[in-house]
Amino acid sequence: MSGGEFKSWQSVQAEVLRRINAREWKPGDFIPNEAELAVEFGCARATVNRALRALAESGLLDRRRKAGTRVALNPVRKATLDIPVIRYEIEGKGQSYRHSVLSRERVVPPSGIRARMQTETGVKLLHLVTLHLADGKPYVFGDRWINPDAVPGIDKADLSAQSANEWLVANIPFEGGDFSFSAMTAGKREAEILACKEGEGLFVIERSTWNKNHVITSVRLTFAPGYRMHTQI
Amino acid sequence: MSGGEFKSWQSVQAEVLRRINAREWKPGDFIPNEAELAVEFGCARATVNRALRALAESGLLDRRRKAGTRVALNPVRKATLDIPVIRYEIEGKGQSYRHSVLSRERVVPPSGIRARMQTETGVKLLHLVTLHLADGKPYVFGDRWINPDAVPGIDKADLSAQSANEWLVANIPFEGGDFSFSAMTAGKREAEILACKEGEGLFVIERSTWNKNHVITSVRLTFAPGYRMHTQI
DNA sequence: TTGGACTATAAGTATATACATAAAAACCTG
DNA sequence: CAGGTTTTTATGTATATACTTATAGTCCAA
Repeated sequence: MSGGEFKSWQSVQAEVLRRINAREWKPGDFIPNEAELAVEFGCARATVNRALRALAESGLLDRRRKAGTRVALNPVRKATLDIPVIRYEIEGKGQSYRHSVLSRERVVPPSGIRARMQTETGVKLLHLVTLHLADGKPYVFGDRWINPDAVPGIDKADLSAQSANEWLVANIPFEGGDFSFSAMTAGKREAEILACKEGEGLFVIERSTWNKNHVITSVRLTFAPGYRMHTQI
Repeated sequence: MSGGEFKSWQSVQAEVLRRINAREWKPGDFIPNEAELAVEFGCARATVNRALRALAESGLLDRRRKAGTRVALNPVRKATLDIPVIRYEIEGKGQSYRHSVLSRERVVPPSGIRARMQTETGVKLLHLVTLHLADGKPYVFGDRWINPDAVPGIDKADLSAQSANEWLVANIPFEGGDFSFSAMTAGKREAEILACKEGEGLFVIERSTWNKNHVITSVRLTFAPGYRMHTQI
């Protein structure tokens, strides 16, 4: 079999992919171990490891110590999608960006938000409603809650020059976040703010970010009709 | 500065993360090069490389040859999300899965589909409409086009036992795909099929997969109200 | 002043070697 | 034969070393 010279991990990866696609290695099959492949490909085991590790990360292989490496049965493909800063997204399309703060107040949040922000009953949070415009037209509006305890300096921040998201990203480190994507039906409020018809389907992103101690912020972004998010694998 | 012993790439990564979060290295800053960090951390350059490469992949660092490594100016733009096989998604929630084929026919596609499938005018494609049910309730319906030239054996495939997606994943290798996520407003047809009200906002995933030669299939999944996709970073 | 050639540099990669670790498989023992 | 212990094995990782490649920066000439 050998003969083929595979001197880079990319070429090893390509060859492995070829064999998977050609069904030489079928879903569920164990493939030869790293040492054997290294001999066959005429390269070091580390090189094979690099190639297989990358394929495992993308979900195409399952690897377990001692057990070995097998072609994934259900290639749960992992798509990586970019979470854009809205300004860059709009400017990237060659449109002009503007945003405005519709309201900003410190209030005790409703219980749903309180649960999500993991704060005590009665604690006031900063509630911020903003609208982002592309070429002057409503693009997305954000309903955001910020935990002031986790965000020193937020009270003095000028959030009309820089959006809350940009300010937070630039000033507050965070360790993790979660995102959810869904759809909603435009009610009266959404229709007014986004200048669309009541009853239209709207794309919604909700996201929370936290650091070790606190939930920092939780935001719900409701996009004007027609928005779509895109990615490749 | 040294003293600290960082003997695994994970610990190096953690320390780098700490410095970024502590603003010792600020967004936009160049950080020391691999060789210097290796000396400081008391480990091999390869170990530092592994740690920094992982951080770069997750979007937290920008790296360029010769120029060096800098802390990303606008971090966190990449979330990886799993594209599940619908059956596993439903069964994973402990619900029962069923699906049915609403229609299956070979027809000349409308021009929008023809463009997306990159086929010639007049070529017939397989058009498949299916409904997936969770615990007997409509969960998502799929409007799928398949290029029979790219999918040998599709005509003989029994797509009532195994869904088209599962059959394709198991039988037809593919090289790439693209996805888009959006929202739509339920019309009469969607309301009927998904047993929801006309005018509700519905979550939509569109995806095409291709291999070297052909677009294999293109599908539009319209989810029942309430669906949400979730991920973490 | 521009634009092409050169050079120095930092990341990127390959390799041999060694040891660590998880877990399947084989081996006990009561 | 159940249940625990040991062995074996494939992946996972660390390291020193050496070479490759992209490219920012410099230099020089038309």
